[in-house]
Amino acid sequence: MALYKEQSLKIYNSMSGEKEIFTPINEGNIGMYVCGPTVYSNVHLGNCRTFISFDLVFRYLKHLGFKVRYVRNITDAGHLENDADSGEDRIAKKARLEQIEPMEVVQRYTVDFHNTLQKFNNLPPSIEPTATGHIVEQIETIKKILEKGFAYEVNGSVYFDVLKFDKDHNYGKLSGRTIEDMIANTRELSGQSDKKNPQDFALWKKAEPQHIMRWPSPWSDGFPGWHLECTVMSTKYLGESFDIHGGGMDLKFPHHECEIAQGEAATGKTPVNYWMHANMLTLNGQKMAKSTGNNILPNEIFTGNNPNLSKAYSPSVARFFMLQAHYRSILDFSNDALMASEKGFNRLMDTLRNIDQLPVSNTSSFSVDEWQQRCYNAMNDDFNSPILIATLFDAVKYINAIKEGDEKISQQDLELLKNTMHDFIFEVLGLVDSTIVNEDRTQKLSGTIELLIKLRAEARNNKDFATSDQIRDQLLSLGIQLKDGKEGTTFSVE
RNA sequence: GGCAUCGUGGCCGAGUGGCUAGGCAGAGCUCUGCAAAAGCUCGCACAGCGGUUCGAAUCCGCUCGAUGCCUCCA
Repeated sequence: MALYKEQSLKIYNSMSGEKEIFTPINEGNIGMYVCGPTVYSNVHLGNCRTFISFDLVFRYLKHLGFKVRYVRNITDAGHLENDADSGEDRIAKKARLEQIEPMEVVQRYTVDFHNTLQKFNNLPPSIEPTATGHIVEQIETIKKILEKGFAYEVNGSVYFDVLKFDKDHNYGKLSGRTIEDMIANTRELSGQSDKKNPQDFALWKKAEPQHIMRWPSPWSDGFPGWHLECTVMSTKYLGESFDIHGGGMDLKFPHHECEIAQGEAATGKTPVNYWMHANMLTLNGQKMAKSTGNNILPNEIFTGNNPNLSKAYSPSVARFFMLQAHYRSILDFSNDALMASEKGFNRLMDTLRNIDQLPVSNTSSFSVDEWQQRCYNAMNDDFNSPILIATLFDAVKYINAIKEGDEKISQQDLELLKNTMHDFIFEVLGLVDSTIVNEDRTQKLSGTIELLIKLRAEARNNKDFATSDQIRDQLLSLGIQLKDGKEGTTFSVE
């Protein structure tokens, strides 16, 4: 029997503002769409947090036995830097600055994006469609929206008629805004716009002569509006109504609001059942953003080459740090916090490595079943990874107590404990034990250190503490720590 | 200015109307040749002011503060 039949998953739906029991449209199958990056520069860490959050969701849904189709787009069509009718698109601008083709920009940063997410051990999505690969579909959707009367053409551009849509569809329901508020708060853009109302947004833009990324359409040579690709590609691969749509908080308005409008206008159906929004990662208390320069590149964490960091941290430590906060909370990035996470992470991994050496008893002195269910309860409660991690640390306590002889565990429960730990740490949280990444070298290293441990033990037996301490201290300065326990000495590599 | 979220012990971060979050750091103890590691014990936190309640850090109101969105951004 599939796990999802035994576990009741709740998801916080941004649309209702409440945790709701999750029920997919088709039992056992889930369609999930997440807004991907615009590939005009290196992904920064804030981007990564969002994708790690949804990787956690993807992994847990799969763990529960659902068949998940996870679609995440690549925005590679040039969109304007601002919403006025003039301005350069960001990909073209980068291309001009670096003197390369726009598609070279796209390729370069798509590769960077994939490499980086792979280091964080994110699973690739099931489908990763590009905006430029779906120009035809986007044009077809614009036609549909025009036919339904929710869009109008002006000077070769097509705009979505927000006021008309709002009359019986309630534009703003996701972000809690009303048209009246928006009108009252509109900043006049000196009136050179073709739009009927400032709230309207572009479905198709006529390209200026110097605009490089352009495609023919019934209205003009131009390019699609930014919000359109997500509507079109989610519909194409997941259907007119699908289960989960995710993205960063900053996309809630206007991007997701526009997606809802486009979808409802084109099909008359509600496109998404559960909206999920991942919160921001801040640095020095401010949002990380490419545009303000307040950001850290993932690679700078791995190398330690950033003024905010005192040392390098592995991708798994950074991932663990992020998973120690709930995805809907703002998380502030700092060197101190990362350092604390690293120590906790190492302790967790050390314990996991000791699990095979535990003494087995006839009975268990605590309930492994109950503990396992607490792990599921944490994740069932809107993917609460911090609670899950706290529960895993409870297991660390159990394991150490068993080692000390203060608790007992049966063979059967030990298997359960071990498997559950492995499932949650590696499969669900997606963490990687860095010391077992390169098995061959690790084995050679282990053999070498075991030899030194043996020599040190002999020296200690002979009361030759000068030699034994030299071995211990010099290994430590190399980042290898010896740990004397009741059943001999073990070691850990920094 | 409008909309929204948040304000928890030294730091990071969960959470529930009354019952222990967890991690890191710190103190003491056990273990150790000395350490480290590991284990055990400890700090009674919840922005401020009112209100609801038998009882609120958890619900409501106000004040202060922070952040996000309102223009491209995960």
